[in-house]
Amino acid sequence: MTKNVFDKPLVKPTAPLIKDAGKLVASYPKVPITVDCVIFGFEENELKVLLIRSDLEMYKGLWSLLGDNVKNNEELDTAAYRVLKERTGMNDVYLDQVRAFSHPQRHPAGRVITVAYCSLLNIQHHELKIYANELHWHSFSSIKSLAFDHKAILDTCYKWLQKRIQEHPLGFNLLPDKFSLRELQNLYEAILGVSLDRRNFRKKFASMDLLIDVGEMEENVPHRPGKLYKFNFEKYEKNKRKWIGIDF
Amino acid sequence: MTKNVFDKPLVKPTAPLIKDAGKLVASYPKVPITVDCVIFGFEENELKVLLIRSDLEMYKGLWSLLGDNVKNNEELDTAAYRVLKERTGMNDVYLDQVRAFSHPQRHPAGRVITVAYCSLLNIQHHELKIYANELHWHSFSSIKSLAFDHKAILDTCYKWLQKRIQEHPLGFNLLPDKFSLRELQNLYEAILGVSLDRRNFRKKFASMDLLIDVGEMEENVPHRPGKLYKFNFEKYEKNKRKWIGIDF
DNA sequence: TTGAAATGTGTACATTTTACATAATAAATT
DNA sequence: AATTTATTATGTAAAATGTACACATTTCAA
Repeated sequence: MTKNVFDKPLVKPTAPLIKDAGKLVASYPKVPITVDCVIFGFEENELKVLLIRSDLEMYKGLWSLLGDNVKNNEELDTAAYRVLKERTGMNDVYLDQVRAFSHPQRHPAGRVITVAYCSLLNIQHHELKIYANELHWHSFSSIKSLAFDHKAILDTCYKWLQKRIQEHPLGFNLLPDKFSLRELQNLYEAILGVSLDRRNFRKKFASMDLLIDVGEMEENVPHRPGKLYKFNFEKYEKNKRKWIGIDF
Repeated sequence: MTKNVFDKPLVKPTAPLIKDAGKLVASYPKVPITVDCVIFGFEENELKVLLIRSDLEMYKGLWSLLGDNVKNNEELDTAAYRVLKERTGMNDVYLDQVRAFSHPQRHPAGRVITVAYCSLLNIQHHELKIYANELHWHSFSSIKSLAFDHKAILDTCYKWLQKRIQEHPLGFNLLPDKFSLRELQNLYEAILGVSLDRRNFRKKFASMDLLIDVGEMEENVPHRPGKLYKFNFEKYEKNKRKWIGIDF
């Protein structure tokens, strides 16, 4: 048996119950919390990320993710949503928590813990408003460095998206309401970084039976227009099946 | 076009750069942060969870997850690992961050944000030490309520585990170093809540070619003993392939 | 010695994935 | 008006994978 360094329990079995939880919590170190949103878009067959010029002197010239501190009694989700609304003007945007980043030196001003969110939206959506000229859509692949640890956060969210898009129907949030199968395939190819067989891709989605033919065609394409589809979220939600399949 | 409530950018395009980031961060609300570990074990063909009796008067009689506040300049991962070591005496335990929970009323003493971790360990491991009699392994399915929002955290981690175990080789952390195929199958059946075909299950793992026959047999089983295997983590890490497969 | 309980293995069938080619359509060009 | 270009739309055969299912073997316990 290996020698064990913890020879005593740290919590005494008979410790008295704590009556004043407030006092206990007051003794905890307190940390400024932020949320950072990785806002993805899709345009010209490229995955894009919405970035803002850093407003910190020391990061002059660098871009950073859109974030803000979390207010008193504000949920993390709410904070992330608030950032999104403030920056894009959009409601009903896809948003999901990815993970917390806590390296003690991740913020130059001292300890700040941030929770990363991934957001997907349609760049062409008519409600999208990028007011400030400090905001800009960058092609994901061109982003080499960012302020703070935002490059690491971005990469984590990208991998998260790559995985997630294969198992959940969130890619549609990057497309217009009505889209062609080619647009959908371009999206998957761009995010996964592979090229897919067109016929098999179509067959796959046809077999899922989750696309609604809206009876319209593409317009203003310099070739034969394709049919337009909507994703049937309702049907998807109703039939969501639990996957069993061991594979690694 | 819908009327938009945000008529002005919140960041002025020409806002001067911030020189004193420290001052800025000092203005952020600060929040006590904790980590909570969902520590899973597997015994008698049941998924177990290590819980501690709540030390809060108001939660008297209720159990809670193992957690602690995050120290100054301590990484979240480090804090979670510290909790694990303190409670179990074990090193090299599987641990992964799941997500942050931030409901303003989740802690009775006021706002505390917690980051949930999922940990998997072998209950029979000889270094495992459950000293305090306030600590106890509970069968997952018997847990109906917990202190704080820990039931919700537990359920989130359970779903996370169900999904994760199908795509990554982490289940082995719940078993002894050497295990039989039956033990492995029991583990999957217990966690996924399904029953699997024994022959197909074996064939599946045989085709992965990631189990090493250690040339030993089970002992002290009241029937024909099965072969013992180890998981070939090395080979797995080397051959980790990127999965492409759209399915939802 | 026998019975109980579980191990270990193989095959046929169904389903899914993959690779691949041709005809039709619309727009742009001549 | 005819031709070229780009892309849509579709089907089939082969391979791989998943599923359902049965029997002989081994060890322990009685």
